[in-house]
Amino acid sequence: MRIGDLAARTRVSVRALRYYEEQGLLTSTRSESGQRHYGDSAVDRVRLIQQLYGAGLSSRTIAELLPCVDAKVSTPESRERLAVERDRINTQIAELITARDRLNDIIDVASRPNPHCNYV
Amino acid sequence: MRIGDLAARTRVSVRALRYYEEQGLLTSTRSESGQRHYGDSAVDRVRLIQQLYGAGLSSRTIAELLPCVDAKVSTPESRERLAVERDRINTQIAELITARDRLNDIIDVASRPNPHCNYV
DNA sequence: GTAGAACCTCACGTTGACGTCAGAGGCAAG
DNA sequence: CTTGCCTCTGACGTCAACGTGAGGTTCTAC
Repeated sequence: MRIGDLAARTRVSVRALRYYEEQGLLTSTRSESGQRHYGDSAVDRVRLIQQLYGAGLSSRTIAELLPCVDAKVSTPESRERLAVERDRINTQIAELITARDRLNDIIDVASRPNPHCNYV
Repeated sequence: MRIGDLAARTRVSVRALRYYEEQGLLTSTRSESGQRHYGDSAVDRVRLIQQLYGAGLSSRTIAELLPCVDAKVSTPESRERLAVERDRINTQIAELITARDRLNDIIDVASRPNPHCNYV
């Protein structure tokens, strides 16, 4: 498939897909005229990239870790790196939960009729 | 206390504190000579700001919601806004969890001795 | 064979939350 | 009263993940 099709299937912009390739996250074969072509597996690859971006990984980090996914092997350094990122995500999840609870408290307090207004 | 003390107590840079004030998130009294002074409550205020930033809220959004915290009241719009942000955080937590699980899968696969290498 | 959509490569623009530097004034200690 | 650290206000720099043309080629449908 061509880049527009991949963009449509993944709901990722054409520009972003070219950017991923530029960053070494996504590869494509080129036609005689230079147009990019992708296999079906590219859809999953893009989804994975999106997930990792969503988890706060930078393209540089993703680029370093994708070989582990592709080759299904890892060096001690990359394992360390993966674990570090996982821990960072866990920390971030915990922070988000406290932030959400904090926000809920705010909602509760702000929604409750103000006690100062009672019996006035 | 002065801005340097607040920065030290909150581990937030002086520049960031001035930025928060510029964005209307943090207030200070000024000395005769123009230097900022803060009460002890500023420490908690900064922590709250940091939490909300950490949860992905923009300074504009935080600026709109802080009055609810201060006045402990809310308009229907601000309640709606708070709920929207909370839901966004919940979504983000869910995404992070799937991303973390995905990362764990990658770690598992990459850490397991490669089957292709068995008996070779 | 031609219109129009899709594609290509530069290359500059955008946004948010600060970092950083310049130049000038303020404050406590000795 | 001076030394040295703290603070002030601009104002430009940064960084990542793209957005957005410009200007030109290629593919597809009729």
